[in-house]
Amino acid sequence: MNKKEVIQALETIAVYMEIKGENTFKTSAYRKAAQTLEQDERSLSEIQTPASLNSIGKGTAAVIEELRDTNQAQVLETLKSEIPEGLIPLLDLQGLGGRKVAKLYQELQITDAASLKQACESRRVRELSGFGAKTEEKILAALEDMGSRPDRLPVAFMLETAKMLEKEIKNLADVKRWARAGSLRRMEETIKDLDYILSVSVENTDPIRTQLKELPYVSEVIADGPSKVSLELALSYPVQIDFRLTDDDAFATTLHHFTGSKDHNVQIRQIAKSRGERVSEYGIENLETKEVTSFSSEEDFFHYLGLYYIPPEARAGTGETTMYQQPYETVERSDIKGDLHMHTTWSDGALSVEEMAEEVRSRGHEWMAVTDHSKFLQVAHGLDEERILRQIEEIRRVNDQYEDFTVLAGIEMDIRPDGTLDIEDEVLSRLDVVIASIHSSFSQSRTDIMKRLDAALEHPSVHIIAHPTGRLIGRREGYDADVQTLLKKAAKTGTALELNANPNRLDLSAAWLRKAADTGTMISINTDAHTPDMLDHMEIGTASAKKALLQKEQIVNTRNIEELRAFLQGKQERTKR
DNA sequence: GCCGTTTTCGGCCCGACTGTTTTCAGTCG
Repeated sequence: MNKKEVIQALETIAVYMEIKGENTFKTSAYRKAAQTLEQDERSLSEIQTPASLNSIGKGTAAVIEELRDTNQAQVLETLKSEIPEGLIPLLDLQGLGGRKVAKLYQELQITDAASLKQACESRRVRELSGFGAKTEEKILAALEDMGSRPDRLPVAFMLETAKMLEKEIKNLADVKRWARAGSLRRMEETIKDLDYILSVSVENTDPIRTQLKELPYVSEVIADGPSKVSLELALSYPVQIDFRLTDDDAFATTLHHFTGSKDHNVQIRQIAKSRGERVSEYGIENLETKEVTSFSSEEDFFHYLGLYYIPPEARAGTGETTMYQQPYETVERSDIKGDLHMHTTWSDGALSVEEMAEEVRSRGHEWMAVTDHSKFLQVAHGLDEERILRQIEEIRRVNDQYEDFTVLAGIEMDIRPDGTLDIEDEVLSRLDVVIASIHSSFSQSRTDIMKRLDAALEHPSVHIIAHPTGRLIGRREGYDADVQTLLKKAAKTGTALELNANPNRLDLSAAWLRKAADTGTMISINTDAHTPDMLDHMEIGTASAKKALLQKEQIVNTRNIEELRAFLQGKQERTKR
């Protein structure tokens, strides 16, 4: 078995054990082991002794080695023979966990979704102790939904939903301050539900809870208690929203708590515990004096624990609590000085060169590049050599209107399926910025794709490779690029790789960007805007770079115009040698 | 099952809400 399969098997063991009613610490030990393997960069053969890893002991190490060497593990085979496979998906049903599923199996011989449905319909489930009529109805409803609802939704969709919702939240009475929390605040690529923390200035939360339940599109109230309201919205997909109500003293710690991630919280609590303190959403309690300290901001909270402020995006539980014992500066939105990838009416954009320049400038940037599509992309009315030359003149004309702002002439040039570039060298050399992209023949072999990318990397005029994997989050995988090799070659040739800031893309992903720090590859955060509002995606791109813990120096956008020109010039000089 | 200059046994992050009970187990985040 390879590493992925071993990780999968360990997680399966944990799930089966859950139904078997094993000690929860035992099941979580298997989960932890799977996670440890996942977070280790090495392959299975490189990890010779799994037991040497943190939180993998003698027991799980033996299982891992058994899986690796024999493709199976006795403990898993035994579990499989004891527990029907059809029970596993039942754990995904809202309100059903290991214990309840076990009870259904043991007392009603339920083995899968079909037999569960039957048992509910014949009202046998409500007879079980710990179950009741309401539980039975909920199970039936959940069975109906099963399969029709994706587990997690792409961040782009959730950002839209969040924006819609926040217009309403702003108007709520008696809310002192509020914030996004959860995986959206951490800028995960896919999001399960939305979380908001509301600081309320009243004793009785009934009126505010009533307001929440009257929000648009609410189709169901999942939970409604003094400090928590959970709703389901009927949008194009059902979306769950959790509101936490808190007083202002606990706001910062509540926000931290519900921003997570879970693993991050566990690490924070362990730190506190080692100091004789306990962290909860209400503050930090001294276990001896029982005194609870509260904080006015997350910054203060982290400082109290001897840490520097960890940005939400970086709270993954993958070592940031160690890393931020020293100061560590990731890129911030305020470091970004410009945008190198956008479209105008010359190809498939919505605004003219001049209008786009005004939009970018109004966002406080110092420079930008116009990069329309090249002629291969006919559907986008891509530019041929003759139109490029005319557009350069237009761009120079607009640029001359500004003293404090620079508009560069660029192109987003296609790399054709045969590995040739779409625009003649002579014209390319007249442009300030050349971005190379793959928009066709996604199903080519890895060798062919890499040949195409190599052609761009090695060309003296190509500065950036756009959306390097071609993926669309939740919709398509992209083409088969060898990203590790791409990162190295880009670093070697002085070519930047794009972090496409469009939330549908986020390409390269934060996971790959994190590797870019090791290879020393330059990253350009580009909005690829086709409309003015898409220019605001820079915020999202920067958050993704932050998630990867990229630093200012590695990001093209943090340069002023002189430094930017030096970078662009550098590619030509380097490849000429 | 894992882990340990407070420990080789006895802990393991913490709390809200629901639905079932009649004080709490189970689920969830």
